[in-house]
Amino acid sequence: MLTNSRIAYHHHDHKRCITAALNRARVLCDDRQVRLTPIREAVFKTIWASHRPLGAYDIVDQMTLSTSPVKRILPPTVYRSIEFLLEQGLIHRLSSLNAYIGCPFPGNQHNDVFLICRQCGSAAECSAEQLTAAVVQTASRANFKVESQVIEIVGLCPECQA
Amino acid sequence: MLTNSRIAYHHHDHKRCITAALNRARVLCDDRQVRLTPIREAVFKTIWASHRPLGAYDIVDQMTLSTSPVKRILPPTVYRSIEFLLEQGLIHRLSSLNAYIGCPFPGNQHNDVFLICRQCGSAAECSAEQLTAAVVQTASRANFKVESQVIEIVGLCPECQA
DNA sequence: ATCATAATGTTATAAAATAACATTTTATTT
DNA sequence: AAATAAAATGTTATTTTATAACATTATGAT
Repeated sequence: MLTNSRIAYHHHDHKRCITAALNRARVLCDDRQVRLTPIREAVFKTIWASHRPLGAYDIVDQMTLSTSPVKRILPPTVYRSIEFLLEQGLIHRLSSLNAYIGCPFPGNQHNDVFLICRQCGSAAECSAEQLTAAVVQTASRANFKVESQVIEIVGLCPECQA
Repeated sequence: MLTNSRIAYHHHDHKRCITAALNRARVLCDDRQVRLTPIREAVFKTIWASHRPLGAYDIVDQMTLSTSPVKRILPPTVYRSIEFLLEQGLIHRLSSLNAYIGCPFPGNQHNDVFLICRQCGSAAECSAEQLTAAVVQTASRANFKVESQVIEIVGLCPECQA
């Protein structure tokens, strides 16, 4: 089971998460001959600022703040970058939150399950074949052919249980 | 496994679904001493008009059309009924679609999984303990304590595969 | 250098959801 | 039954989320 849950909820050097994510993104875009432009990269870094999913307008606000002196980044710009990053599988959308989060292992097979802590707001991603198998099996009993899945679990992360 | 998938995707006498749902709702509200007012009932019936999830503004439009002669039902009214019906477990929200669907077995234990057909738009609900067990197990490997789950599967229903 | 394509800037608007307060309806108390 | 409290609905305005449409700029290919 591929997961970043050992990191996401716990104290860690988050700068390393960011640089690692950025490196993966650059390599992946290079391979695919698509352009990780400065704006797209800035949106990506903003989303990766933490392990908490961020709404589109949170991204707009953050980017406007972090841009000197005051260059307003407008919603269409952010949405376009989001669209690109989603297409490339570099980020995910959590539909139960209308929010976006960086993918810790882009390019891999994805059987996405998100574990969202209602206390601290952090979300970890798991790629659990076992769970996907259960989904497919459940669906097959209804003769339903699975194409994609949205699995978002809300509860308490290990830190917030203590 | 409790499911309405044998009905939802297939040709059937949908009037019976509606009256059955309405009867269950009345009994349930009576038991709980909460009021299924005319407006709430109208919203409920509008949602139950088919097995396709309906957006809040679709409900507004439908109700405005079906009200004679032209009595505009406004969004807050609809949202308040939706809130009530959600609280009572009479409908569910599909967050991947921003839409609402009637619950075929309210009052029961709910381990909700929705199977949404991308072709015909119909959605069936399954209450699959097996799948919930897999969710809990996956989460437990991350020491995550599950409180609620959103599982929405998109694919092709049996009818639309043919 | 020229052209086509892609990306971004900009303005406006659509779509989804809720806040705030007025009014009406229903239930409760006297 | 009248008075009161509580719940539900009506109404206006606004917030939040997302996209359409078109202008401009940057990038890559010929």
